[in-house]
Amino acid sequence: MELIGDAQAVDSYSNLLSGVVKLTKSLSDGRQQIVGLQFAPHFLGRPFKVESSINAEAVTAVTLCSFPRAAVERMMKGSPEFEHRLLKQTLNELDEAREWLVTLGRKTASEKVASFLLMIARNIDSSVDPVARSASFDLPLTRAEISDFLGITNETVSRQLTQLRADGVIRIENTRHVMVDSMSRLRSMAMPSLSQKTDSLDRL
Amino acid sequence: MELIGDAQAVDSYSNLLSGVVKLTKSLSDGRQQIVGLQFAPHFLGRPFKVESSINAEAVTAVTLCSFPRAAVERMMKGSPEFEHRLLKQTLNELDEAREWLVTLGRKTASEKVASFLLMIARNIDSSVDPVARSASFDLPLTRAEISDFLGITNETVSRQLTQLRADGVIRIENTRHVMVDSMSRLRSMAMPSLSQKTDSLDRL
DNA sequence: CGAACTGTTGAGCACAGTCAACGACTGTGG
DNA sequence: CCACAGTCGTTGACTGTGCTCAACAGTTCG
Repeated sequence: MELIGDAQAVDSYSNLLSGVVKLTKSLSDGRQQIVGLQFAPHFLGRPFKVESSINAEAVTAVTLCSFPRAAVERMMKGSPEFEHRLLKQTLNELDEAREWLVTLGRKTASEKVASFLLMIARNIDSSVDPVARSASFDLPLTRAEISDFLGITNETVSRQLTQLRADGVIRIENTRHVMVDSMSRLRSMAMPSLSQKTDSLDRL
Repeated sequence: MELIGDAQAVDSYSNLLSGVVKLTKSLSDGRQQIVGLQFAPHFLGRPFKVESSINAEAVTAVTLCSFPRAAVERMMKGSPEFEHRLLKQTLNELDEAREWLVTLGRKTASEKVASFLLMIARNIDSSVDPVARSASFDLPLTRAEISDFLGITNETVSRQLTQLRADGVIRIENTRHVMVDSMSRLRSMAMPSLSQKTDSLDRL
């Protein structure tokens, strides 16, 4: 929650060394949507564009390593290797964004919350990446932030978490620490198993 | 609607020379979400990844210029210029995806439909890019596809279009051709004016 | 202590989903 | 040629998920 770095962070570029940053967009009437969550280590900044209309905000304690905009853009011109890595990261972010488009557009509230917990577990507790049976982690976001991430209200988030607790899928301590007792159940709740059609591209 | 190219289009890379392609993701129970619409000219293909779990499908007549995967990846290694342009395109796609995250997560059905019409007008009728008073174009998508794009049902899409017609904002001919009589009204319906907070990054 | 913030829970309602019927059009085969 | 099935779009009636409004408990901080 504490602030590190300064406001020039937008105009410059930074490496996120530790902590979690949220990217948000807002409508004028106050409705807000989190459009990206970045976990360390991650590169922050949007090359080739002045006006992004995206707000970046730290959600946990954060350490940054910032560079002036000009320096980074010079570096990008000189080093194809740097641009290559930036491209890879951007492609990954695009994949993640598209995954969330499915979640926001087509999943129910309980599926959204389950998907969110899985995503957090994957990124925070990096040890249990594979097909673990259980997991344990601290939520980096408040209920209100989770609701802005999932496109629902904080009341609905709270109710769905209560439901997961009642079903014995998770336990919660201090409203922030989550213990997943049954990852498999959580997974089956999150995704009615994403599938790709086999007959894709018939028309291409 | 007709099919051009073939199934190897996924494994290879292509330039989309004309027409419109949709990128979709599906859940196993049939729910589907369009995660991207690409208008010509556009580069198709996902470098550095085997498994994308995204389906690409033509929604109009399409002409492609395809290259074998290996050739393009060799080219990318050799030419920083090529990779540079690919990075720019990817960043733009990421911006669009994030814009749609707000639409899917936080807008009402009527706002979604209005936003969709504006987006199509911007991409199809490329002449009236700026602040035009009216516009006219053919929808590249069916009602069902629009609903998969907006994360709502086709019935709701149909009702919202009827409503826009009743309000005198648009006229429709043959279910496909849309004439926007009042772009300003359409704009005000689409976005309770996107705004960025001024105090962003206080915590960064 | 009171104020502010976060999280939980309840009661009622509304927006969008579901289910169903129908018209217009298209292509198919008897 | 026409009957038929299939797709697409529209509209109506009803329902349910998730939103709104509200009260309340637990913490933190001045």
